[in-house]
Amino acid sequence: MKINVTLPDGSVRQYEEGVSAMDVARSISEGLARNVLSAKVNGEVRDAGRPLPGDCTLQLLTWNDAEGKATLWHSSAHLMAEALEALYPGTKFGIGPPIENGFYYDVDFGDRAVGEGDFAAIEAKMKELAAKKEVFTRKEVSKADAIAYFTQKGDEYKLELLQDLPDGSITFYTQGDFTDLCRGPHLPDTSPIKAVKVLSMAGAYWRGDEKRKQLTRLYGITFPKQKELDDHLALLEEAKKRDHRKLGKELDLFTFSEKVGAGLPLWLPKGTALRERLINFMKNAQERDGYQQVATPHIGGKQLYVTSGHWEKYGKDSFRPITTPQEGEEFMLKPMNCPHHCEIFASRPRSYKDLPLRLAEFGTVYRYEQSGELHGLTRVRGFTQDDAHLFCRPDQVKEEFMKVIDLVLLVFRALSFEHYEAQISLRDQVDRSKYIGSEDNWNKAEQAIIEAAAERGLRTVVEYGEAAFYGPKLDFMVKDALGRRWQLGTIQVDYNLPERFELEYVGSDNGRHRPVMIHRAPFGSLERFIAVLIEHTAGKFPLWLTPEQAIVLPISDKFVDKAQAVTELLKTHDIRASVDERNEKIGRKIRDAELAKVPFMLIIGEKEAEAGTVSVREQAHGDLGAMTPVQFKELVDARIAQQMAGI
RNA sequence: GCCUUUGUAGCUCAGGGGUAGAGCACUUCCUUGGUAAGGAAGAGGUCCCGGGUUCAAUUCCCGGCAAAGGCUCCA
Repeated sequence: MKINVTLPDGSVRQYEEGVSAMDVARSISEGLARNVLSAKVNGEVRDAGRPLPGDCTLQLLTWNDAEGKATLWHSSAHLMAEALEALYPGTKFGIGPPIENGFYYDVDFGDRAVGEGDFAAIEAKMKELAAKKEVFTRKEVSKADAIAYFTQKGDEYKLELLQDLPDGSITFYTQGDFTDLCRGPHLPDTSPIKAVKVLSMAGAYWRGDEKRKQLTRLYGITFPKQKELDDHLALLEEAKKRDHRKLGKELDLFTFSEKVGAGLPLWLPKGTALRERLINFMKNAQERDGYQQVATPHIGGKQLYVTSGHWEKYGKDSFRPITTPQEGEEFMLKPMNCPHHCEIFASRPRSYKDLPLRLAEFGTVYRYEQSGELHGLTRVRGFTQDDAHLFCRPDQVKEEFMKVIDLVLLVFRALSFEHYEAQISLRDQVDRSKYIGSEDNWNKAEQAIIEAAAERGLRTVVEYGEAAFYGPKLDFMVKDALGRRWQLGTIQVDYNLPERFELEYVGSDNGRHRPVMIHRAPFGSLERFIAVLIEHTAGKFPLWLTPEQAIVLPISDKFVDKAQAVTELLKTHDIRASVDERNEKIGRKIRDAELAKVPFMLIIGEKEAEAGTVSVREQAHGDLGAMTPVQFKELVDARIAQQMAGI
């Protein structure tokens, strides 16, 4: 019997029945065979060594495929487990999956203390075992046999996992002396695992349940080549250098105070200047798009949130209400701006001619976050959203969406986030019971989002069941300079709040209609956005945004007056500049300005004082030569225009 | 919130049962130097906070608080 195997390029090859993906690879080339880690057969990832099931489509997976990497890392998790069992007999094993960058294994060392000091030994053992070219053997076992095996081994975690598995679908994988309950797939053998690093360890609850025992989670990563491991470690090192918490301190952007409280950032003058510039940028863009700024207080009556439904849903996990001393009235710190904005909408009768009504506010909101979850500026308890609510007719949703998409893309371009994608979150395809709003409106809105995204040429993924109960949404993800993904802006349709606040407008038919509300925040929150921006740019902000564009460096005390005069001149030309008046040598001043990432250094000595020029040095680039302050201003303008080209 | 680790000068960190150190930053003086660290002197600490053990605690123990890495959660 022959079988037909269809390869990704569409070609069909014939093989004897029982042929494996690896055999197919070898028939194409030995080099390819050496690189095959696993195979996708009819869309399912399987061991490369397993016989093909018959006529099928086949994609050979290598290190260049995400699934190939996952296979290598999954097998590496088993390899680490084998090493741990060899080094620490009696260790019990939870689960050990591959993850985005590497893998982990949750283990129970019992009373044994294993720490970071033991990583080197674990790595050495893993390399030793990998070099033995141990073969991964797949075996189907009955549930009874599987239970017997782990009972004898005394591994209660695996026994618990087995309970949930139906008989007949259970497979074991064995390499060397280690056998694990596993669905697979795995590498043919351990030899592709060449470079090994155990990265970190942390506690993790068994099955993510905080009431259950905490296991030790060991994170690791492996590569087929040492060079790739070195590169990866260098990337981690670079990420550490760019950590916004570290750079925020070094660049004097923000700080935290124990007295003020955890998760409550204090913005320093330079950081505030940065914020203000982002805010103005957004305000200008929004003004062009017909938004109107509003301002609302930081607190709101508890009843407001009872009406909005947030009290019921989040009240108990939120900051407690504050009360007035005499009357005992309850107020909440506002966790969002929308209820306030709904009341502005409701403050007077609205006509369909008024719509869309776009109310924008840089509103600072307060949300209780668990103490363990706070993290720099990316997870805080008080933050400012570039919030706006668009009240519109159902037929306006699509157009409004497109305009908001344009606004988000404008932000990405202005801040050179070149890689981004969007996620469209729609209703669960089957269960529609949990959603509020009419079937008709949902269909319209979902369709509107899909079409708007398509018309703007967005790269999107559609996720069913990810919509909020009150409406579908579109979230933007950017990739930063190190390839890390961050979720930033969001656009959400909301049928719930107009309903709860009984918002209405009078239509052309003179009847009352319910508006649709769109929440949107292109930055998301300023705090989070700035954190991402810091890490993306390594603290070297675009010229239009940076707090200090130029620093004037007098060669000696004699030229301080001249330097100050130049600085004043630059300031009148809207260039943000200051003077380094310290009694230091020029080399020192340059070094400090370089480290502070000030884009331009203007050096003034005898030559320049006489010629009425400044010598311009660009950060990280070097000397640009002498020019007049006005010429420098033109240079800055040209650079900004260049950065903002096409915006 | 839970687990592990950490908390010493503005910053980065060393030290250790007898109330403390380095480098950088800061102040003053010398130096007036041309594209990535000039020299000297000085000032600066409730050793996170509160209890306990001890003749004596910054050090050991307990409890808080904060930070880091995870887990769980996120309008």
